[in-house]
Amino acid sequence: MSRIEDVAQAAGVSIATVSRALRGLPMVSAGTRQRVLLAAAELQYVASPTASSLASGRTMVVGVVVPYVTRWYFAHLIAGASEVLRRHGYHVLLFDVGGEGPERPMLLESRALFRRVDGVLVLSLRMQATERELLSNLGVPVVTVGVPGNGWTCVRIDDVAAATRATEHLVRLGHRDIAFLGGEPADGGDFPTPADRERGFVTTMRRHGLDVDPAWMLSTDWTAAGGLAAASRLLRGGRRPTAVVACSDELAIGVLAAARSLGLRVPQDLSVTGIDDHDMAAVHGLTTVAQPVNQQGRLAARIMLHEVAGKEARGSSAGDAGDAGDAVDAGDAVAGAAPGSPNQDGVVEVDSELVLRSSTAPPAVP
Amino acid sequence: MSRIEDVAQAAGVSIATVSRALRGLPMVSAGTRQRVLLAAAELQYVASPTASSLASGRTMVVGVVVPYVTRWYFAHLIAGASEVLRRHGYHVLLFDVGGEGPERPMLLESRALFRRVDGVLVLSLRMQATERELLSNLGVPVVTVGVPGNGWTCVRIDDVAAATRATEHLVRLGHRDIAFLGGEPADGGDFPTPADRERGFVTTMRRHGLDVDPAWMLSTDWTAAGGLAAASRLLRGGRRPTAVVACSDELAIGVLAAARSLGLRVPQDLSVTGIDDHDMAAVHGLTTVAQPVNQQGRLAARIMLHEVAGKEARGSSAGDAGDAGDAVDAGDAVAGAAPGSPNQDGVVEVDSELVLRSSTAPPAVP
DNA sequence: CTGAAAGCGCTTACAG
DNA sequence: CTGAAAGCGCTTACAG
Repeated sequence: MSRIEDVAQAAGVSIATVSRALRGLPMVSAGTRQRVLLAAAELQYVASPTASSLASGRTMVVGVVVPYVTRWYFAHLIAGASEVLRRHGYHVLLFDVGGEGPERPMLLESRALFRRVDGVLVLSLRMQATERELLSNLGVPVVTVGVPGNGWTCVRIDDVAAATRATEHLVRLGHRDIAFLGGEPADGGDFPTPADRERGFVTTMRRHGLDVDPAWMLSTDWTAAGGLAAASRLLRGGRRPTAVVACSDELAIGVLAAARSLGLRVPQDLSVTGIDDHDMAAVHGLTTVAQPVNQQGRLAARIMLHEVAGKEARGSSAGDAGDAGDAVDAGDAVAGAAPGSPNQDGVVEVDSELVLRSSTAPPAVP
Repeated sequence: MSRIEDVAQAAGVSIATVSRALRGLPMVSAGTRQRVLLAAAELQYVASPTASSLASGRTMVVGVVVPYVTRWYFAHLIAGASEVLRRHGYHVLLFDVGGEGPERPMLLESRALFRRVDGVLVLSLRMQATERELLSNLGVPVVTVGVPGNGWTCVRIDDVAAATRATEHLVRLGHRDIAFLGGEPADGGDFPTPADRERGFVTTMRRHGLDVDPAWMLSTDWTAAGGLAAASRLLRGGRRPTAVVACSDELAIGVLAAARSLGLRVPQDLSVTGIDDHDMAAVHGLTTVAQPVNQQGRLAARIMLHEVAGKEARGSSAGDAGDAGDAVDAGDAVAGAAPGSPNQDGVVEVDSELVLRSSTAPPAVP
């Protein structure tokens, strides 16, 4: 466990020079740098991150906050963000708050994040007002996936458009009796996805002059089991829809299972669409609206890196928390073009696209 | 962003006393503690983790290394470990190395982990010898799930027993023509799961005097898509097995899809078993050998905490890396009974159990 | 029970 | 281009 002083001694220079040489700063002669590098390698020296952080004020750590690690969507966001962050020398501090709603057991607290990270990535998490405030007061950039507002940059798909695509597809195939299976109570809070997808469905139906039967508007948790249960109820009813727009592939896979167990053939007796393009969607032949989840994670991470760099360049000295509020703009001005281009609300939208498989077909002629 | 000195001033005591009072150390009078707590609350003081770490030598961070975050098994391990760690005040530094094999792109390097964590959790990762050595030289406890050896404590199920359970079940139902779908080339390296499961299958078949047809021993990556592809080949063959033992539920779900697409009924024409009890297993009616994945993550984390505590109590002073080699034993001696009881190889085994659903039945009478 | 002081191992102006 | 020194914000013996 050699310290910087050991390296300095071995190389015959001061610790300041070692520090500069090892971090690749200019203002070090080639010869000196060479000697320092050699000495460091021989001593297997690695700078103490804790000491560097204390002295420099940056941690090289980004906090990643998620409601779940175990769900497909979140795992893929994490993977995407993590890869970009690691590639740029940043570490990932994972906060799994273990639940969706704002009244979940584990809340964000300042002792967890404060001075521990250079930035925070919030992934599709519905938060309490106090949590949002806490994040804003942290003094570091915050970037989200799926949570617009609060002055933070947000990466997301157009959820209205995604649901519209699925619905349009079914309508064009000739379906008129279409049910909707939503992901959860669309409470319209700071996480607009459920409400947006519902709106996309309803608006599209109305535009085509089709009825939206309240009894066919279902919602459940975002799981295949939930989809199975809800669809079983729906499909056992006397009058049956000929198609179901499910708000996620996991829900859709539940619908497929329900259909199978009731002896309904897909797509002959029932068409089903999902949203996501889950790993298992192809195996189930599921027609779905694919969204680039990994890419959204990567993009959010890149924007984060950009904002951190911008904040740094703006010249907060160590210990000065700076102001995260305008990190986006400042970042743009200081460190080149931002990746993706946020609109005036700070939202960067990525595209979703319909993927045709075997779970959809024209309705049977009655 | 108040510092400890602000609190000291406000409370009219020294910074040493603030430090003690806030951390709940004894040797602080009730009145003083009261005043300090009040002052700290008013100033919204939170100690700088970076400064604490530098001074104390502990980071309150545990590194969690995984080949993937996106797969069911790993996500659930992470979730379990993370919850225990967080509940005990530890943070989770996530290292997604992005691949299974020892020749994956992202290797563990000392600059990533060195002095950055108080311990490392390695989750079912096949490593290079240099990586294992690196971890051992880190000077902090290492606990694994699924990777025995190296002097580290390892949590796992008995994979031989798991595969045996599935095979026994099918044999008892009367199957004699059983195929095996393994997870990957069983290379017998430091990650014994694939080879163990294969052994459980083969041994059980032989014990019952049943043939193991090499053409029916398949393997692929651990995905449903891989299972679908492999099973499609298998089931199109002239002579068909009446049952398939798949090494994971995702593989098994792929087999189910293959059967469906070939018009084979499950379980009438083909019985299928998995291993895991994946979230989607129930929805697919899959008979499987359930393993408690979340619990393995939790257990590994608890053992880790225990070893960290033991190491601490053994009295390494700040900066002294201590010796992780005997952390297990020392932990036991110092900090009470260890959670779970490692055998002489340092392995803690948790139980798996057969879960009967609708994907298995006696073979059709020819 | 409390405080003064050393020290953790770096980075960063400031001089030169 | 290089070094001496201050400082980052805590914790921890050591005295008292």
